[in-house]
Amino acid sequence: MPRLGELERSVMDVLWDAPSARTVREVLDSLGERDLAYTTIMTVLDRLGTKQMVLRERDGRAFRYAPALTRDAATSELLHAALDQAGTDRTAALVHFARTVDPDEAKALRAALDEIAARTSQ
Amino acid sequence: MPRLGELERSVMDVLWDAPSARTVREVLDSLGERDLAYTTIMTVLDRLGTKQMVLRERDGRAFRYAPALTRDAATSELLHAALDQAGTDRTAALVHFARTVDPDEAKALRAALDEIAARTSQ
DNA sequence: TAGTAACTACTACTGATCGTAGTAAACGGG
DNA sequence: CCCGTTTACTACGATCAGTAGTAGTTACTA
Repeated sequence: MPRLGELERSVMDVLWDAPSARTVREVLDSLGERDLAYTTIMTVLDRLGTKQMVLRERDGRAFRYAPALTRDAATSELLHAALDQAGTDRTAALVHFARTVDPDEAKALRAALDEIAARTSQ
Repeated sequence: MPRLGELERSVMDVLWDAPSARTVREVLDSLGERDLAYTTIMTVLDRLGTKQMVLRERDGRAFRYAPALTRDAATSELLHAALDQAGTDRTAALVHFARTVDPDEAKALRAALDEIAARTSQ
């Protein structure tokens, strides 16, 4: 929901790709190419916490950080937010979107919608 | 596709709701509740021009501003941008989205996808 | 024809956000 | 008891968006 910066996004990607909660140091190591300071990652994780994008749990003397929602859920929320800017004509925007998605993705989307329709009608 | 601020969005809404290109003054008048300075709207329209969100054409001594794309197209671009942040699993994000859209919108979306499918297969 | 009103171009200030990091304090192992 | 690791707090520069002022140009009007 809140807008993420570039580094914030990279950090979220690390967390999403990790099998379990990560420490600051682990995130830092995962971003090895970008030679950043330890405290930079701390700050970013702290801000992500403020934005409710990550959860923090104590592990010994350190903290471990985990995504507050899955990547799919986060993307889905972004999609909803995008749709909310459509104003009145949400369906028109969706139709436009449907016309412009990748065919494979359109297929997946249709399958998902079919499944939902089946579930709710039954 | 660049991020718009609140006032920028309001101005785009005015342009989208207008039947034809508007002048600064007309936009200003449409935002009557917010008692803004004429030059504020000028600045905003100028920035929207830089962001390629509006086009500008001369009309006498003034300029007229028009949206560079329709509202539906803009929303659709936003949706695509949201989807691009999904990383690898775009379809998973779409599935999540499908599960969480409003039923009516899901129906509209499905209809649009059906139409596309029919068109491309034929 | 000279003043006034409208319009544009340019500049500016402020607050928020983000990238980036330093410093200080706490804590735990040798 | 000291050192390294970690956290808490603070900070600074850049960019962006909201907001607007000033100066200059142009055109109509009295």
